[in-house]
Amino acid sequence: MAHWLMKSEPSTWSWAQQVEAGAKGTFWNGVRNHQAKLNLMAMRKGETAFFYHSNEDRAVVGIVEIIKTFYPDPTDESGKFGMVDVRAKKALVKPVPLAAIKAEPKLAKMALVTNSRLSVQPVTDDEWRIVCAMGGL
DNA sequence: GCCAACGTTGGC
DNA sequence: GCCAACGTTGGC
Repeated sequence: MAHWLMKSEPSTWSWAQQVEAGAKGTFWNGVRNHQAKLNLMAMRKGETAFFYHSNEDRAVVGIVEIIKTFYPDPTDESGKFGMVDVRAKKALVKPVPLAAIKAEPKLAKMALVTNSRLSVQPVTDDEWRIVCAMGGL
């Protein structure tokens, strides 16, 4: 199963809010980038993604599970973009800051490092394991 | 708050 | 179809 990383500004949508949304989860809307869209479309039910806080926090804080695959985003007037539904699965024991990811040579190829502006990114199995371990899981 | 990197738009 | 100008994202 593939792994992913999804970015959100805590001031817009935080991990705490995601946890509060509970088991029924929420939609992940607002993606307006084609590469991010392709990643959303490739997601399958039951796959997991890191929840990353951009800007204020700059850290991976938790893991969400995809509970509904790609469907149209009603807030997108162009009709081109879409979204998936996710629910909080597990919090990291301790958040993994961007600085720690950049300091780890094995993670030098993460999209988070090489393509920092992409808001929905694939994560390799190796990267997934390493970041989980760094987060205390 | 600044600015680099990137994506998108629009004139030609 | 190219490319300059502009807007946005996100790290610092």
